[in-house]
Amino acid sequence: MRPKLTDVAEKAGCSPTTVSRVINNYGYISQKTRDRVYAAMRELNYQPNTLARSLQGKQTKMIGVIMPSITNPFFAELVAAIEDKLEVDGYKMLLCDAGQDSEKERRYLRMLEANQVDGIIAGSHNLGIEEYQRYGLPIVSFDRDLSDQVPIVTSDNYQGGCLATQALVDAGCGHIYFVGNPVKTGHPTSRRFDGYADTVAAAGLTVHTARSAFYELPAAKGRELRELLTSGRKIDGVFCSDDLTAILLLKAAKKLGIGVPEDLKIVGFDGTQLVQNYVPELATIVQPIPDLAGTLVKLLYERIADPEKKLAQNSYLLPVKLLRNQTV
Amino acid sequence: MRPKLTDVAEKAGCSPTTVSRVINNYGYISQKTRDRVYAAMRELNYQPNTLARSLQGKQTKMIGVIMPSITNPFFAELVAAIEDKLEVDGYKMLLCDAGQDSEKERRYLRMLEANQVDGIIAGSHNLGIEEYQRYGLPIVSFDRDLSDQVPIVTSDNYQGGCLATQALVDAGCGHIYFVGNPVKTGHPTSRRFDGYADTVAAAGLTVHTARSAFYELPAAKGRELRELLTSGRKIDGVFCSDDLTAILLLKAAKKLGIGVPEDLKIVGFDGTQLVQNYVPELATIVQPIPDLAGTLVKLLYERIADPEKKLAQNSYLLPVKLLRNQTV
DNA sequence: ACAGATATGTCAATCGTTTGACAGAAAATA
DNA sequence: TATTTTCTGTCAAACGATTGACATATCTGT
Repeated sequence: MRPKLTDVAEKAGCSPTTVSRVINNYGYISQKTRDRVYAAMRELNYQPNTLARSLQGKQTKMIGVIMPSITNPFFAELVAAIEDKLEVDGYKMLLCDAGQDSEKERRYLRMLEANQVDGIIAGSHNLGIEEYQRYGLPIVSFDRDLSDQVPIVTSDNYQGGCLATQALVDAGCGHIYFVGNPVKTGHPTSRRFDGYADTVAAAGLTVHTARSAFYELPAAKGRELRELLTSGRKIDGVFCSDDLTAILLLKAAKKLGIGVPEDLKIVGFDGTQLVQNYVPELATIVQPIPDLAGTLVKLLYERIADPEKKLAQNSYLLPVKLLRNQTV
Repeated sequence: MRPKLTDVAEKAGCSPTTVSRVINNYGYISQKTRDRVYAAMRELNYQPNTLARSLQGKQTKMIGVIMPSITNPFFAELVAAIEDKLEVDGYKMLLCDAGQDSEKERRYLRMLEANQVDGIIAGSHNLGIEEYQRYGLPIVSFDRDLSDQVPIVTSDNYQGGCLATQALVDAGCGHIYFVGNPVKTGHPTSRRFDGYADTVAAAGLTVHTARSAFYELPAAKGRELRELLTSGRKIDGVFCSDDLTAILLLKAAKKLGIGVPEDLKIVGFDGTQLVQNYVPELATIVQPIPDLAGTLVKLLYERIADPEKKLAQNSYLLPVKLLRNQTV
């Protein structure tokens, strides 16, 4: 049997109330009693039952983190960074991989509510705004506008699009393509395209896009990219909306004997440690993953501390960096 | 205010007991009442408070998953697979990234106990066996012997080592190196080396190793590998104990103008989807991630259902597959 | 010696649910 | 009609903690 508070009290020779007071630092407690109680706790290897504490009104110290697929290195690193911050503050992470499945996301949302989590970090977006508003929980969102009441944290995708494209322009490209996810307008990541489009226009060049589905199989995507390169169109620069696509493009070019960067320059987006370490030649836009995680967590804490408090800002745009490498 | 059981009772015009009976399918309930209760629940958007239920004696339906760094694609895919299985059965996953930090792992272990998780899947191993035994929780282990009482699930690392090395031998290599983690004997992954060593010996060749730390920085590791290749030693085949190392080696060889597979053949280990998709030329040993996850989860369920039951097997060794590609 | 601060204890309510004991009513069966 | 079986309700105790009210005892310092 797991020891309980009364067992500790008995062992320490005091009342349950006193033990609770020690644990919660409440009321007057002499150092001597405090020591005796701690000794008893250690001896019995006592852990307060968090269920009981939370039921009584305390926080659960649990945060629900809803993300699409952590098998994507970017989300894996983001989740790892979030976990790291939360753990330091004694929070636990219920990880919810919602994938592309809105039913699953809905189930998870209900589940998180039933489990009385203190807050939610939402990075997966298969559901409408209303669904998120229904639950009166502190929420912060990554990469998506949910509502005025929900702060949103994103990288400065527009800036990233500009930086990437400008790098291609500066490198002398005259036929710059945008290759990436077919994003709905309004979605923050579509700002990458906007940055691209504006920069291309400012340079007096034309917009060319070859959009491919984010969740498409990589093999099919690779084939598509090879077709693009062999289509006879003039292409000397490509801004890919994510690094994984950029890697596929790089491979396609190599296979076709197209020199990178001589004949074709490439810039990706995301800049995970994984890609930086294992595809170090790829020029890319680096999202500030630790800062993103830090901001998400910090804002969530604020919401938890005071859910009613009006937000100073609704939107937090974090600067990105161009990592100039051999592919540009 | 969140609705509670009594609110549902009131709305449905029946007693709390009846509502509870409906929820728990307990005792006699007419279909009519059942329908009325469900209607009331839906109308109020009622979710039973899992804290209260669990406190009362029900399971928490929470599983602690302790892993080292999910930024490693292998663990990311393993965790994703585990999460997927658990969610189907209504379990939630508390993800604990213990990294290389034994203090953190200890904190997590205590925390999981305090949170009354139903069981633990342990894949991170910074702590001694005793620490795991102290907590009377159902545990299954990935890739490590904890004790007779804890079932262990692993890929057949020995078989993998053999397959990989044999592939190199068959391809005509005469100077085959083992490059990888400096693993302590006894650890399941050291069986990869054993398989390598036995196969090399059987072919009448000599064992050569160049071990490098798993958690070493990739840049340093890459440098080491380049040194290895330029050291003047005769090397025509390398079995890397993980794919990431294999990728670094591949890059080192390319940079040095060493032809792969003409001059140097390489086989890796892990075979994640990510690597298969984005480094498709790499020959590797594929760990059966979905099966590993399935087995871990299934065994954990059995332990939860009956913690006392003697284990049919203590160790589950899952077969691996050689993925023959251009690097061999 | 006495006020006030400090320390500890007892008791009971509370959090939201489950579940057993028991009673009584309605419905089904004999 | 009598007897089961089925349905629903009331009541209360539990789960393991927190916390407020209140009483009492032991220290301070003056």
